[in-house]
Parts: sequence; C-alpha cells; structure tokens
Amino acid sequence: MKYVTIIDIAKALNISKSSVSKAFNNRSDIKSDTRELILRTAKEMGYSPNPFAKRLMNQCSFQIGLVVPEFINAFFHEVMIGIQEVMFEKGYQILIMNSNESSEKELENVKTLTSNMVDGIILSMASQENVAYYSSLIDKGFPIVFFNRIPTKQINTSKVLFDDYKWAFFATEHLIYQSFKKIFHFAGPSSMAISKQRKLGFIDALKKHKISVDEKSIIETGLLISDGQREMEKLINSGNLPEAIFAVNDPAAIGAMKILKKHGYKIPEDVALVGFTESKLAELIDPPLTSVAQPTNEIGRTAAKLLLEQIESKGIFVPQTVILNGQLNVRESSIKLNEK
Amino acid sequence: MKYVTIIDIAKALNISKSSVSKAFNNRSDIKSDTRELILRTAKEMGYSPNPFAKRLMNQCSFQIGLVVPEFINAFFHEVMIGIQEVMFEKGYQILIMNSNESSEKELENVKTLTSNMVDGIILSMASQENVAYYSSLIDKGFPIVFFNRIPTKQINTSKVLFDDYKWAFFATEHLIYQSFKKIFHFAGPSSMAISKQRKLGFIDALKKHKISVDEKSIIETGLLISDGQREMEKLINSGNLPEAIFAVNDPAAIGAMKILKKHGYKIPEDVALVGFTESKLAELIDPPLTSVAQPTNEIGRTAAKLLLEQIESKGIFVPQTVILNGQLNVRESSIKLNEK
DNA sequence: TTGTACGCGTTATCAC
DNA sequence: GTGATAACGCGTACAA
Repeated sequence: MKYVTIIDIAKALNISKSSVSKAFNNRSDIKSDTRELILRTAKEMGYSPNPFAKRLMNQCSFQIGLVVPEFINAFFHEVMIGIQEVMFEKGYQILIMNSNESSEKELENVKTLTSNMVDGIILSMASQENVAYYSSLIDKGFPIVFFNRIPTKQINTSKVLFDDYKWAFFATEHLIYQSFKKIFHFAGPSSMAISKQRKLGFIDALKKHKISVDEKSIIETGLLISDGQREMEKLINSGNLPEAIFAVNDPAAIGAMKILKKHGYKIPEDVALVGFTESKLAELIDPPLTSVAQPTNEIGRTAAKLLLEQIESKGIFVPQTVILNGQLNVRESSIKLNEK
Repeated sequence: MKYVTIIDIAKALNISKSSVSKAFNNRSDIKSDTRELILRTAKEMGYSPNPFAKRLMNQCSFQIGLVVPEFINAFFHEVMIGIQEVMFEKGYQILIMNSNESSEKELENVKTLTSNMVDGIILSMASQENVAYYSSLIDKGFPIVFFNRIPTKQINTSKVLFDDYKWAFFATEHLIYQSFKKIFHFAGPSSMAISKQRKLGFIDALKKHKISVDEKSIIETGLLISDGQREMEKLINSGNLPEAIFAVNDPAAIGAMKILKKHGYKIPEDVALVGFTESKLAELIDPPLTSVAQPTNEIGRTAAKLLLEQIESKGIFVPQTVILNGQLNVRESSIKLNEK
C-alpha cells in the first residue's frame, strides 16, 4: 500500500510541495485557482495527509489513552462510550487498555501510552499502588484525569467521582425504611476505596437508625457473580440468613439471588436484595433488582471534557473535582410485602 | 511535557546521535562500553523513542483498527478482548470505532483509520453498502479481515464466520424434538445477512420435519430487547400465541420473555423460548434462556491472527475463511415439561 | 503569489 | 567503532 504524499502531487502539477501544503492549510498566500487545482488533483490521486509527519511536527498526537481495571462489567463500556462521544467530536482518537485488576499491568499500560505520546490519559485504577508515579507525571505537566477508582490521597489533577458513601447510605436506609431489621452487607475487597466507602455508608446508615452493627453482618465477598454465589452458599449453610442484603455491586447481588432462588428462597419475602452500580441485568432478572444507578455516560463525558481542558490549557489549569449524582432505582427485590 | 530525544542524549555525552540510535537498535557496530553508557544515561534522562518519527521512517504504524456496528451487546466486547489478547502480544495497538449501525459512519470510520495509517482493519459491517469500496482497498493491498457481518458477495480477503444457518437450524430442531408444534420466529432486519441465514435455518428445519411454514409465523422484529417486547405485546393482543419462539438473538428473546411474564404466561409451559448468540443474560434471567453460543473470544483471536498474517505477508497471502463452531446451550426456557 | 530551506526525531548508508 | 548526512512527509519562515 503506497501512500500519496504532497510531493507526488507537486510533481504531478509541476509546482512546489509548499504550495500544496498551503492549499491544504487554507493559507491566504495562494491563488484560489491553484488551490482548487491542487485540491482536485489531490482528491483524484487519493491523497491523505500522513498523520505521523504531522504529529512529528506539532508534538501532539490527537490521541488520548483510556485505562480501565476491567472489561467484564458494562460500567466501563458505558463510560467509554461517553468519552468517545466527546473526544471524536474534537478529532481525538482513544486508545483503550485493560489492566485486568493488576497494578503492574496498569503501570505498563500507562507507560505504553505515554511513550506513544498520547496527549493525556483517563484512568481508573486497579489499586493505589502507582499513585506516586502518576503524581510525578502530572507534575511534569502530563494531563491525567481520574474517575471511579481514584487516588485516595490528594493529587493535583481533575477527578470525576461518585459519592459511594452517600449512595450506599441511601441504599441501606431504603432497606431500613422498608422495616427490614437484620441487614447484611456483601462488601468488596477491603483494599479498594470504593468498597470501603460503600461499607462505611452501610455502617453509618445502620448507626443513624440505631441498629447495632454486628461483625458477622459484613462479609467480604468480591465483585463477581461467582463471589456472590459462593458467599450466599456459605451463608445458607450456616443457617444465619438475614432479612435483607445490601451488596457492593450488582454482580454480587445477582450471584446471591441465584443461589437463594436455587435453594427455594423467595425474594424479597425471605431475603431482600439491593445492588450497586446499575447494570442492564438489574431490570431483567427476576425479580428486578433494586440498585444505585451511576450516570455512566455522563461520567465519561465529564472526564473527557476535563481532560480536554487540561490538554488545551497547556499547563495552567485549575484541577477540578466533579461529583456526579446518582439515583436509587427501587425495584421488586427490596420491597417489603404486606403480610398475608 | 518536553520529551527527551536521542539528540539530547548525544549532546549530554558529547557523541553523535547516530551512535545513540545504534545503541538502541542493538547494532553490532558499537562498542559495548559506549552502548552501556548510552542506555544508562538514556534511562536517567527519561528517554523514550518517539513513535511518530519511527513510523515516519518505516511507514508502518503498529496500529490496527477495529470497526464494529454496535456496542450495546456484549458480543463485540468479547470479540474485542480476543483481538486484544493476540494483538498486544505482538506489540500492536487497537483503535476501536463504532459505526452505530450506520454505513455512512462506518465508511467514515474506515477512512479515518486508513488515513491514520493503521496497518490493517478488522471489520464487522453495518450493511453491505460499502463492500465495493472495501474491495478496492483490498485490491490496493490494504489488509482487511471481516467477521460476523461479512460481505455476502465474493471478496478477496480472509473472513471469520459462524454458520448462522446451521445453528439456527439446530436451535429450531431442538424445539421440534421437544415436540412443540406451533413455532414462530422473531427475525432480524431482512437487510442483514445473518438475519436471513438464521431465518432460512428456521424455515428449513420446519420443512425437514414436515411442519408447514406459515407466513404469520415469521415476524420481523429487530435486534433489541425493546423490539422483542413490542412484537410480543402485539402477538399477545392478537391472541395468536405460539407454543415456542426461536428469536434471532438473545435480546429479542429476552424482550419477549419479559412481556410474557408480565402478562402472567409461564415459560416454557405456555410459550417456550430459544435465543441466539449467547449473552451473559441468558444464564441469569429466570427461567434461564436456551441459546446458541458463539465462541466470541476465539472469533476475535482468529480474526487477529488472520490479519497479522496478511500484514506480515506484505501482499502475497492466501485469503482464508474460517468457520468456527458453536454450541446450543439448552436451558429451562425451551424444555417441554411432562404433562401433570 | 510562489518556491527554497530547514526542522521535527528517527534510522540507514556511507565515509572516516 | 564512530560520526556525518540523507531520507521519511509535513509545515512554515523567509527569500524571490
């Protein structure tokens, strides 16, 4: 595949390559006749500018990187779409990389991206491991925007976040208002900030309503359907069933639901369930799962806009932290039925 | 963000930039002492090679494009992961673009990618609209591999496909063997080759078993959950309920299931359901949905490998067509229960 | 209005 | 073993 260059066009028309370049850059110092002619022949010859030469010139790639910790849940796909919407409009391409919950892989991804000269990175971290390195990048003036799984320590850049604590609190309160008494929490990995926040929200909601928080009522479960299944199985075997469970995320809740149904328990009569981070599944399973919806598309769009601001500001920008609002979608899985 | 170049290193060490370049390219004509020194200082100075300069030289981008017609269903995400696995190992980056079921957008995407000098494209088409253009690209020597939604006409390149006809036939036969008699088909858009194939498989299976195919038993539905819901609603209103439905894909089947359940019909007792293109949902909904599973990861891996072959062969390659095998996952939604 | 010359960062090809 | 020098394709002062 041989690409046509401005030199080819110049030769074909017996003019200099700079004239061709001028024609394409809408410069005033070229006769409109010549411009027309050049553009026409360029089209005929199938010319398209070599992006690498351009980037070599302006030291800017019009590419940004997106690094996510996982690809399994729809959450990151949806955020990705939001980012794309904003970025493509501005002519940016997006290189997507998956860290697969490994902070080493994540560091590798970021290094691959920076050595590919992306103009900035949107990042959701697998863990807090590499924060120092990212901090040093930011200090050098490299634009990074964090979302979802962000650094817990202060960092000098923009962030898009969701108030996990608040919404976990609301979700738990919802169960309390339904007058469930014995409420358990299926928690995520304790190393993960969002898990911690959600757990804290759970605990504080119980405290506020003067419900004692039992050690055994918080079970570190994991983020996958299989995790929910495993812990639910254990719980059933132990014979210590709660009236309601608030799970760290939808997959954990759905896993629990599957096992409960398998053992013949009714939802929400026997055990009520609430998930977190609305997934498509929540509406579709039976019974539909109550869940906290995050504005995934908006998270993506906001992160993209913040990154663009940083890129375009060339150094002097004010780091912003945007906290987006969610919504508790109450569905059948958590509604206390009237006693028959 | 100022990048360090080989010239900076050369200056720092008072040597020529060509020596620096040689050190990095493991050339034999350089003293190993100097090489060591160069590599060490390079690391200290935080040098990383400028990929655009490199690409400008070797006229090759180590990037490939992936163009998919939609992002909603997990199918393309999963294929994408397979592609990534193979490509990243070889040092390729993947630019992902979404055509959103529009052939104009698709053409635009492909043009963006080629003008970005990707080394090849993996493509699933929104429609047959642009086949002539893709054909001309291929004839010019530009590597393209098709999968899933491929050109129906002969095209001189590699393809990864799934025998939609065969598996639709099997899926329908499964319903017949369960001794359902009145079987309907929720078909996809008739413009889409895969829809046509699945419909044909359905028809031929009925014919083989001497079941007459009624005009009314094939309903053009669409590919989304909402499509399945809408058509099921109509069907219920018309009072012409089948015993079983084979849907063009899982979302259509799931939409139908939701509406059936809403109206109090039991699955599979009142209406049995079979989907196509296994989704995560199939296992999770209640009752679990029988569906044809496609080997998504393998589709991605195969397409990636075929594309690499084409890229590396530099012109003389033998177009291959790989037909991958699927699996009919039989679940509760399609099993005829014994009469009580 | 047009063309010349140079730089962007890299590698390949020569002389030395 | 080393170091100039010329590409790669494009943009742009500056000279013509």
